[in-house]
Amino acid sequence: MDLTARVEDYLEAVLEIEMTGEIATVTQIAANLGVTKATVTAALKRLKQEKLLEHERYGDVLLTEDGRAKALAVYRRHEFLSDFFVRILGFSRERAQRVSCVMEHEIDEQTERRLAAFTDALAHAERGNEEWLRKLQEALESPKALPMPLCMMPDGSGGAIARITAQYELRKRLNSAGFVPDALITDIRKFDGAPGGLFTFTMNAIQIRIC
Amino acid sequence: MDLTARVEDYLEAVLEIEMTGEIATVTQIAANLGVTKATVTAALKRLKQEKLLEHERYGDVLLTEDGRAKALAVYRRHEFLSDFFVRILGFSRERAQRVSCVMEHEIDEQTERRLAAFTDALAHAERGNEEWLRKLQEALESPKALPMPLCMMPDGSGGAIARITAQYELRKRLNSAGFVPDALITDIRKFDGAPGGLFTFTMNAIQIRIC
DNA sequence: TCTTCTAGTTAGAGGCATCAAACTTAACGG
DNA sequence: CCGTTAAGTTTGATGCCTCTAACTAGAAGA
Repeated sequence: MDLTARVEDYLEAVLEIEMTGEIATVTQIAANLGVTKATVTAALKRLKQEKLLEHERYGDVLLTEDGRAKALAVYRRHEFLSDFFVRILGFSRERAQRVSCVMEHEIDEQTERRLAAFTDALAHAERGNEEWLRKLQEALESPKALPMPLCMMPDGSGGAIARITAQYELRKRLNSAGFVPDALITDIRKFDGAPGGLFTFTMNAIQIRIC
Repeated sequence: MDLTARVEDYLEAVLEIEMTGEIATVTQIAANLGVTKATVTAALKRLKQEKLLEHERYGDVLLTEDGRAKALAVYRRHEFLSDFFVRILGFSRERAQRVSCVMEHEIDEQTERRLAAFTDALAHAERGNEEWLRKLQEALESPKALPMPLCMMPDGSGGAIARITAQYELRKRLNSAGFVPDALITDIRKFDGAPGGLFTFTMNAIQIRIC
């Protein structure tokens, strides 16, 4: 009873065309999704079988009650995500669009609520807005190498600690051992060649061995 | 030259098994991805064709240089996203995992940098951390109805404004017209029945008509 | 009315991803 | 050395999604 992402795309496309006040046509849907008309016809047949829309040969494309509800749900998620990416994370509209197109099919209500709560908290928390924006700008303008898991670093390489993903007890232990963001590590070496497993490196001029 | 999401999944699965120090087997990969062994064999054939791994009949599964690089890229993105969702957005580990599994195939470097910058900015901005957490908690504990685009509201319905997605000039105009978060709207009605188009509603006891 | 053009449809194909069921290897224990 | 067993493979099938190429229905104009 779960729709494929593609089916949701077709539903959404029809809804979006309807929202302009017109009745959806095969050609419009095709243009909207960047596929051929033949593909749309085929898709429409599947959608009709699922009772998500009505469509007679050479006839109009009309959403059913059920189809409209599903389309609306997808559309809402899309809008929500797009807005989140633009307003909260500062994405460009195009980028937000691209990311939302994928996520709209996957995000569930729980996740959406989480995101909304985060937005709210961010909006209500009194923080120096200018300061915040300046920091964000700064962070964007100083391009760093993208972080890489320690166990994946090539032999002999090094770098600065970006983040510590461990939690609870282990996090504390690592922390008190000097594993903090920006700490420098050099001369990473694996023992057995394989990724993972035992390896050594130097931090603050101290040789460390962990597994 | 672009890999399908599924191909990336297989690559990642192999890498993850390697990271435990073992050599990947068909059975392990199958268990890892929740598919049958037959499916894995078929996938391996495709992957081999793309020169992403080596695999002889009944032989070991070994990543090529290229395959390893690709796998690593996916793995890194996965870790990054997962960490972002847990640490920044406060998701549970399972939920973060689920969301990352989807996004890891779509996110590009630009987006990743954006997210990283956001994280940095958030970490460095001096805001009352306890206050922040309290707000987040509060926002999570007061479940609201999920927001819905105004043009999609059923006839006669109403609600509070959650967000305004318009930008620039239009945003300002709406703002000065009283469209602000939490403003109450009632008696939404469309003129032509179709979604979109002209409609009316009441806000602050004033009847408004927009299109 | 007849022609022509566009929108839409079919037919036929291929690739990906998956499965169940039947089969083949390789390896291990006796 | 042989039998059993677990791991891996093949076969044959399905469904989705897509395409190109050839066809058809319907509408609009001459």
